[in-house]
Amino acid sequence: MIQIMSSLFQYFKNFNSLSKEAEEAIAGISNTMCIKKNKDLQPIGYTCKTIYFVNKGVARIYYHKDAIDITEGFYFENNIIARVESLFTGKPSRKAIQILEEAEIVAIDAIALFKLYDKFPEIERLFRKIFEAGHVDTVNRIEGIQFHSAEERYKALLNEANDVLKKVPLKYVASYLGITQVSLSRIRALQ
Amino acid sequence: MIQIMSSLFQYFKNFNSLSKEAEEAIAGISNTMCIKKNKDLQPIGYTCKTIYFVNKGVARIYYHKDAIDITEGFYFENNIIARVESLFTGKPSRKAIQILEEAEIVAIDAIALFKLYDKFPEIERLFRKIFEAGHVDTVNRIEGIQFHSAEERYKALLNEANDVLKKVPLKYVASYLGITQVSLSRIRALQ
DNA sequence: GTAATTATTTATCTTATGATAAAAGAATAG
DNA sequence: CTATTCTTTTATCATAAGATAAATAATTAC
Repeated sequence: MIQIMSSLFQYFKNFNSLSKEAEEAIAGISNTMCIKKNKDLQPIGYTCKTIYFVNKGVARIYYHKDAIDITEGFYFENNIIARVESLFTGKPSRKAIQILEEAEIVAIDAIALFKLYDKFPEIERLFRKIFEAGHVDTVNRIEGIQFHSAEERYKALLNEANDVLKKVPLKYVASYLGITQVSLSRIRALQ
Repeated sequence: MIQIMSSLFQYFKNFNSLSKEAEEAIAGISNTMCIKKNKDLQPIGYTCKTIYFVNKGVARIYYHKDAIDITEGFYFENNIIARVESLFTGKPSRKAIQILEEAEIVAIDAIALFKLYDKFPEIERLFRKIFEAGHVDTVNRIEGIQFHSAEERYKALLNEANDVLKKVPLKYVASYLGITQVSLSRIRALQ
């Protein structure tokens, strides 16, 4: 527990350093957990009220479109996961978070966190910056999806996250890339 | 000037109400301007240091990929424009902001704004919420790009922003939809 | 108002990806 | 260890969108 939390605080330092009191306040609204492979951390249909930190393991966000499973994104060690389209709007999420490889997680109560923002502007700033970085990633991803062929996207993913492709079922990678599994298999056969 | 600023403050109220002092502080770092059609408000290659509010008119963010002009997004009356991938990282932007229809704009000095965050947590909160909303839009857009056909995307755009297609050259719409202009023309011929 | 430029459509041909089915390979349960 | 289930690949055919070229239409400049 203590070790996981200190990884989280270390991660925070990349964005905004916190006072001891602020760290303690966050610790007070956080739980650590170990989750087994293939478990859903959060199911579809509920409003996102938790922000997760992946200390160890792999997770993905997915949803269903016409009964087909689609991976929105993969999340690895030392990253925050949240379904922002629900967290920031208060609307139920059509997306779920699933653990793909046994994971060590910190769950931060988002409702309690938002209350801490009033008392600790430094915490509000921290999460503003964390989500700004996520926002930038999302904007950059649009470019990738919109103007590269499936093959280019696959190669780019290989480059930036070779590990992904070793740890994660290819059917999930295919929908992440916006193609069918059959297409991905065809592309892989070319290499 | 006064009228434009009050539209801006009205827009702010959708996210977070400000004290009179906070409004005055923002007014102190803002300029209003009228920009002619086809002018670049911000050129490619410079770091984004201004946040714009479109009071009247239409703008787009665009960039070049392999010497082809690509529209990242359209921005209409009563909206904020910023190249977040530069604003939040401090890196030069590969994107430009262009006015497509004579526009009345408020330009907010972003560097000065970020300094105001220390004195006015309410301003930090306001812009956190504004950009959170932008973040949600971006996440939702990925879904649209990734899992709908060009025809579906075109129809969706017709639905949500019919005006766009009346005011904006179709070549810009095509790249926004992620297709060539010839494809867009073909799709339009089907309707 | 005419010429020049720019935007849009139409046509043809090519290609990447989808849909479907089936085979091969890997993981899991008992 | 074997049977069952799940994942990945291979094959075939259909189709949406790209590339290129040329024709038409609309804007803009003079």
